[in-house]
Formats: sequence, structure tokens, C-alpha cells
Amino acid sequence: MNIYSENNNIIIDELNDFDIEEVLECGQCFHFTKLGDKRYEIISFGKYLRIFQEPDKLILYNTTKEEFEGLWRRYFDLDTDYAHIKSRILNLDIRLKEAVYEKPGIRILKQDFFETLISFIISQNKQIPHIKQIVHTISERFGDAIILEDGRRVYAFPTVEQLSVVTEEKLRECKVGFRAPYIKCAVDMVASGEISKEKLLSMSVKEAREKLMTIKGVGEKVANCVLLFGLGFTDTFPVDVWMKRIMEYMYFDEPQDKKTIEAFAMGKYGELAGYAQQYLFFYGRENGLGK
DNA sequence: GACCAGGGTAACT
DNA sequence: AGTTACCATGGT
Repeated sequence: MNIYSENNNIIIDELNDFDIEEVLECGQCFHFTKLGDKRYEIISFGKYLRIFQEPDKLILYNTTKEEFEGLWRRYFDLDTDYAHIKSRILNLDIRLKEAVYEKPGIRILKQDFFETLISFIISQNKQIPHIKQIVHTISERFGDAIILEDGRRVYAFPTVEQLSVVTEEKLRECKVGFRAPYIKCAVDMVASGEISKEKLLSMSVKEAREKLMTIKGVGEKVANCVLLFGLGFTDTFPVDVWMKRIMEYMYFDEPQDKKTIEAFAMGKYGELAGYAQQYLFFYGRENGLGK
């Protein structure tokens, strides 16, 4: 990895194991828009980023060295050695070879905790395009505007304070349906300090999961997604219907409980479970495994 | 433990 | 165009 500034852009070349399309389209992130082939805009932590990946380099437009170092470097998980992770996963189970090789550029993004929590509460019972639509609507209505150089406005995901004054009624108008009271509960618990990123990070993964599940509307799966994408606990294995199908197809000849699958995966992949899950999810989903 | 509601779009016929 | 599938969670 070689990083330098050119005009107002940050350029990264000799970057391995990174594909912007795979990173964004693998189901972990909802607040981005595709502009073209390998061309995206992302809004995270109150900042806007336009990004383009050419065959030999990644371009982050209008980004200072400070912003890159202070935000995007960590967000894209650029300092984690994915070649090493992949080789360790394949040592645990060579049958993941196809999944890992088909999507070799996946990264687990380090996203904002609060946005991740609310986004994955919204995600239940919904498909990715709809989740994205709702996250955009909520941002537009309740979040800060970011004014771009061409005058266009985009919107940051609202802060805890901004969402804490939004009624269930107003949330329902964003099409969240029966999840409105769940979102309210999560916002209130974060606003009061009952739930916080700092507290959760000081706990074991098991304690943090249990704590998250005290929020109404947060069950095992949503909690695991928040742990993995919003808190950086990579030793967790979210199981939704897709993962259930994929795992049953790969490892079992008959249907299994999600609980059983999760326990099996944790035993097999251990601290690498979160990474393994992401390779499997994207691969299995695109290939319609087990359908 | 099994079953169903709830919401609105995506993805199928 | 109409129908079915999607989806996790909580409540029964």
C-alpha cells in the first residue's frame, strides 16, 4: 500500500485485497450510492466521500491527508492484513477457497456504532435496496446537510441527539413500519448512556451481545451485525436466512437451527468467524446457494 | 416450541 | 399485471 496526495485527492496504489464494489455491495453498509463502474459516494461519520477504483489505484476525491488518516484509513480497515486472514481461513477449512477467491477484495468496514445499530434494526424483514432507501430518507429528514462543491446537498445520518427528538410517528413516515418503537427504544437507551460504544467495547463479546439484546427489537442476528460492523468484534457470526441456507448447503444435509449453525461456525472459524461469514454471505447469495 | 403479525418493496410469474 | 418472497423479532 502506497499513499500520496495529488491535486486535492488521495491516491492509493499497490493496494491488495481491496475492491470497492465488493466492500460496499456485500451487505454490510447502506449509506452509499453507486455512480458508475467502481465509482461510489459514501457518507459516514458526518463526512462525504467520492471514490473511484481504477485497476491500479484507488482515488479518494477532495480528501485531505488529515481526513484520510483520521477517518477513511480506519473506516476501510486498510491496516488489516487480509492476505493473512484469508490464508488462515483457508487453513481452517479449504472448502472456503471458492468463496474467498471469488470475492477477494472484501473488507469489514469499521462503521459508526449508532448508525450501524439503527440501520440493522431497520434491516430486519427488508431487502437491501429498501434498507438503503430508508436510511437515506431518515438522513435527509433528520440529519445534517453536507453541501458539496457543486452545490448539491447530501445528508449525514442523524446523531443520537437529532433522532432522540423524532417521534415514532415521524419515523413511520420513513416506512420503518413496526420497527418504529424498536428504533425509539434504541435511541433512548443510547441517549441516556445506558448503552454506549465505550461501555460495549470494555466488555467481552458475550456481555456486549447480551447488553445489545436488552434493546427491544435487537435479537441475536442484529446484535451480531452491530458487534461485527459497528464495534469491530470480528469473532461473531451473524446468521440470517441466507447464511442458514449457505451453511446448510455446505456442511449439513438437513435443516438446522440458526443457533446450531452459529455455534458450529464459531467452533470452526473462531476469532475469524466474522470474516468467514462475509466471504460466505456474498458468495452464497450471488450464487443462490441452497435455494 | 411453533406460529403469526406487521410493512412495503423486490423479484418473481 | 398480479402474486409471492423477503426478512428478524416479539408476542401469543
